[in-house]
Amino acid sequence: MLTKREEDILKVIIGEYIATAAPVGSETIARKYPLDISPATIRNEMAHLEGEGYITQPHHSAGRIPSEKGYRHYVETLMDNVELPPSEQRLIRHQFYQVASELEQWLGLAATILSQLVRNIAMVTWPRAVKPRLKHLELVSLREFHALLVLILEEARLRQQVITLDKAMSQEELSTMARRLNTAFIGLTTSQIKGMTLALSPVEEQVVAALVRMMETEEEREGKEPYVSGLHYILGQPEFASAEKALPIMEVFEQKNVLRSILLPLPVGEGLRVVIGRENKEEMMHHCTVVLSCYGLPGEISGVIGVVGPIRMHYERTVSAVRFLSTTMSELVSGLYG
Amino acid sequence: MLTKREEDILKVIIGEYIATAAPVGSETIARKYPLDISPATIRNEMAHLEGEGYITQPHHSAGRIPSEKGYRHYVETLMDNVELPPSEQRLIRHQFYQVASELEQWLGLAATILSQLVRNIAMVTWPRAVKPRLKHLELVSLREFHALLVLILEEARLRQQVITLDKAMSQEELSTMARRLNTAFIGLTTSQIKGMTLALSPVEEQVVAALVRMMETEEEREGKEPYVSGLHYILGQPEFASAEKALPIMEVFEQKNVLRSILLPLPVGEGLRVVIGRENKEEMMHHCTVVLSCYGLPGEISGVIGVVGPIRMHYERTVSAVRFLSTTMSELVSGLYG
DNA sequence: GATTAGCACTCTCAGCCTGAGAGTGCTAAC
DNA sequence: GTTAGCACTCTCAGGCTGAGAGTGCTAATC
Repeated sequence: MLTKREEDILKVIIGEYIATAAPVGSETIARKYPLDISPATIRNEMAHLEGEGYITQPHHSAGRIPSEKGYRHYVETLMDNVELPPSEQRLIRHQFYQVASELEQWLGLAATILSQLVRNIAMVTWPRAVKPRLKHLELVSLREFHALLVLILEEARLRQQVITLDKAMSQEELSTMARRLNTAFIGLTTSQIKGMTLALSPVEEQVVAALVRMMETEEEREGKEPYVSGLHYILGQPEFASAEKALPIMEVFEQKNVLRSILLPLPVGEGLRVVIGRENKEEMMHHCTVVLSCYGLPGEISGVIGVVGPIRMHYERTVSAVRFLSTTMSELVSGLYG
Repeated sequence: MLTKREEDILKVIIGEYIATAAPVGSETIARKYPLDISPATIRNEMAHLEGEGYITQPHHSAGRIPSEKGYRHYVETLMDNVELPPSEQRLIRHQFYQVASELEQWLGLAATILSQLVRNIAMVTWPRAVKPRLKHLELVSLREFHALLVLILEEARLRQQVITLDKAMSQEELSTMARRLNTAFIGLTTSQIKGMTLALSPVEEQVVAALVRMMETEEEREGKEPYVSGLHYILGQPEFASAEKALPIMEVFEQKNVLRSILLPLPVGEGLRVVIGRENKEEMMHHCTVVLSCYGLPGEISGVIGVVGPIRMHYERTVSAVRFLSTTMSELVSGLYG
């Protein structure tokens, strides 16, 4: 258990270290912050904080830096949960209203804005319905035996695939077939479509098979690749100044499956989660902190928005930025599908 | 004008420097390569090569490194224009046949394969028709006053947008409208659609306005963002080992408009172009070489595929890899739209 | 006249040393 | 419980040094 004064000192150490990236000494604390105690007393307190594991020394007789336990305590109890300044909020909202009302645009914009706000890597996944449902299908003739099968799923997701048919079909015939299938399948999930018994011609069988396959891969894969922005910020951080330190992070963001494993563990609907250093499952992220939040309509459609940065990141700002953009995205999404 | 022997020496210097990233001395050349001349003679020749500007010394009494002029001469006349080994060619073709016949998949795959082949950044743009032509449009009812307008353009490009209507429309009414507009507009370019005089209801006017706007932005912007792969390779190169050197490159690849200005200058249909160091218009790319090639169907649909790496890159391999993937992509694209 | 051995000279780089600076822990006094 | 004083520790930048690599010049050789 920490005393009030120890918590004050811990908070100062973390704030100072986040700002300067240099170990913090007792003298600095006494000089810069009005705690009205001498450096010697601070040293005694720091010795205790170190004993409890909240701070460490990079080497003997250097200043102190926060440990992961220290950051965790900071995030959970010490940190002020401020909101983004109203002026910034207005500016951001304005930017969203300036682009076309398209989910795609919003996602890209959200990633860009967030990364600029926190000067770290930002990522935004596509929002997904719990199960894809067919809203509409379309068949377009490409040439004799080839057609383009276009699926429109709930939440305005589009999928297309070129399919080869056993029989030559005119656009007229394809349109008729599409109408028939639309009537039968509209609003259904994959399993419901598979469960239906319908009298189908051989060509129709082919189309339905392709349709089911597309919807199944849609269920499997976690939608399209997430939007990532601000990769270069990682190179500006002193802890990743040498390329070999930054390389693993870059690799994570190029291997989309690894990226997914970072984003996935967040339970749908959970508000906001901060994963610090070695709390990350992915080993390559052990030198990073990830701040994640769900957005969307709970229970219906939801995606994840988040930030990746060094463990020494500006937590207050990052948390407030992620929180604000997550609620903004929720509003936008519910405006589209609510 | 260079003598045969000087060209031999230049070629050796470039080959050695590409392999080791260290200045090349006369002793090394004499020892490693069977030119049957003594280090002293090589020194004399090198003095001449330096006088002509093909090589330089990083500092007095160090070995020589190629200048940009040296690389240019190498690329144009000295380099062996080998093909990718047949075994690799087969392997690559195989990978393309394993994924779904979708342009989107191919582009991503091409970028990934190319970056792995050359261990540098690879990029692939979407292939574009000279002018977008409407192939099919579809209207899907979302709720009372909102509909999803889906455009299918030539080369199977899909565009969608949510539009707000002045009048409530059922799916039935929307489908009728879509059929009418399809008959009128099929196969037309934006300007042709705008030029048509058709008796339209106010709601139809609205839809056509949205349609024209979407097709115009399609003309303006250079399609979707290019696929980029292998960003992390830049961090592995000794010339970009410190983060500050790598940072500008990363920024280029995050500012899509800058990226476009790198890809744009390639005239449609031009085979292959190598842009070395300061030959790049973009100042941030002055420490890089860019290898670009067009792919697609000349005059109809074409995109750009290319590689970005340090000036000291393996030119033979890069050129052959870009060339091979460019022809492979051309084959795939012509299979889809030929 | 082209080529080469010999040699003095130049420059970098890793390793070592050193003193300044920052910070600590301990002790004793307040 | 708090604090001044002090000896001690560790890092870091800067300077020095010797080894190593490579050059250009000169004079001898083919």
